[in-house]
Amino acid sequence: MRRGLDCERSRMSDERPKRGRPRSRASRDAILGTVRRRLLADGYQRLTMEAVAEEAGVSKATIYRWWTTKGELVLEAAEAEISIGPVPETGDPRSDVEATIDQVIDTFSRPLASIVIFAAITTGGDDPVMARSFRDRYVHPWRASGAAALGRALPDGGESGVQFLLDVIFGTVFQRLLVLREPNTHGLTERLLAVVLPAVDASH
Amino acid sequence: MRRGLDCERSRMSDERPKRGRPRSRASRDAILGTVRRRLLADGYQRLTMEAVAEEAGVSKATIYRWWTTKGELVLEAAEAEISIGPVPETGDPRSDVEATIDQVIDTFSRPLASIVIFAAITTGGDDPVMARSFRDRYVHPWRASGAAALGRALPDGGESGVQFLLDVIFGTVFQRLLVLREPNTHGLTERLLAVVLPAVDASH
DNA sequence: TAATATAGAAACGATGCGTTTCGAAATGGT
DNA sequence: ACCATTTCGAAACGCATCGTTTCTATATTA
Repeated sequence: MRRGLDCERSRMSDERPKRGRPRSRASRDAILGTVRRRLLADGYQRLTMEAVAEEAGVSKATIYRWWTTKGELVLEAAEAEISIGPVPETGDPRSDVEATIDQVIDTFSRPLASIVIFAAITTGGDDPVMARSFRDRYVHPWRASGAAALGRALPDGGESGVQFLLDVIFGTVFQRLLVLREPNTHGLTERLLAVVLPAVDASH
Repeated sequence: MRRGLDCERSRMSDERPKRGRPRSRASRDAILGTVRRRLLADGYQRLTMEAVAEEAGVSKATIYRWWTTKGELVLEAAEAEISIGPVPETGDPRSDVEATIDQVIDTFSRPLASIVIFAAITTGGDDPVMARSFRDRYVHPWRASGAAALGRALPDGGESGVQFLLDVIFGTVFQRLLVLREPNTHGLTERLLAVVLPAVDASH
């Protein structure tokens, strides 16, 4: 039976309650550190809450006290490694598009981030909260910023054309780095730039 | 303990043993039909062997007798809906590239095929046999054929450039139809053609 | 008829889930 | 100092599913 009017706030950054035993930062760090280790060693699917609790020297109840699902837990564990989001406007539209592409390539090249993002994208139906959280925090801001950059680089691209090009960028990088697990060689950025901005770069 | 020198062949198309009770086609059809129904209703992850056995009126032992993993089972259940593979050479390179693209779009637009393919691609580390089987049966022939078509359409494309363009096609369609689950609108084929064959179509 | 192979029923131990209960520890308010 | 509050760790719960095993019955061919 649910407690209902228990304390509902749970994120670390929230305000602390005025009284009572404070949250153990040692336990939190042990949990997130264990999650990172196990993710890198075994991957997302083989990560179990039981194993995290045991290796971190913590009880399962403590984990579920602060993270209600495995998805929340791993998203927070990888937070610092995910650098997908808005890109600044520099004045050079081509550079902005390049930065948009490089954000995805850089993040997808980090082992921990790639494991977590792959899980967030591919467990869509099974953990909708994780998928939505990932989209809202990272993908949507990236798309908005990238759409603006592409709009500046391709003034007559059209809105649906810009959305399509964002799918080309994200889908191609996802395919090469996360599905095929190919290293980032052969100038992926340059090739993608040439594909999405065909006529802009006539400098060679 | 494993039996070892038991009969190892298991696919329906293999030769039947000379003596003994023949395999029940009714059970096979009931199993595969149930798998298709449950996949469409609940998805791949929520499909359990126990539920299939119960709904098909069959014992679990019978299922595991013929399919050793869930991946094998669903790949066979969706076999008829997956039409990714070689495309014929028509003499018009642009048409061949278009056919290469349309194969992926058509297959990914079918509900059952899209569920199974999404599972095969995204459970890579957890069911390596399923992933490898899908790649060997469908993806590799498609890539070989598509690379040839792209090579004819882009004589100076270069091998790595052709592989990159195959990743653009597959990754973009995967992103739009399987990850974002957007319907196939806005002329996906035409847009992809324009992106991978920029200068060929100067007919407008 | 004998040998062979499949089918179904039922149970096994193992694993992980999410939850609950309990007692101990650590803080702030009074 | 004492109490209310909150977290922590340990342990156990019922549940689901896994892959396997055992047993008996059935179907087919040599």
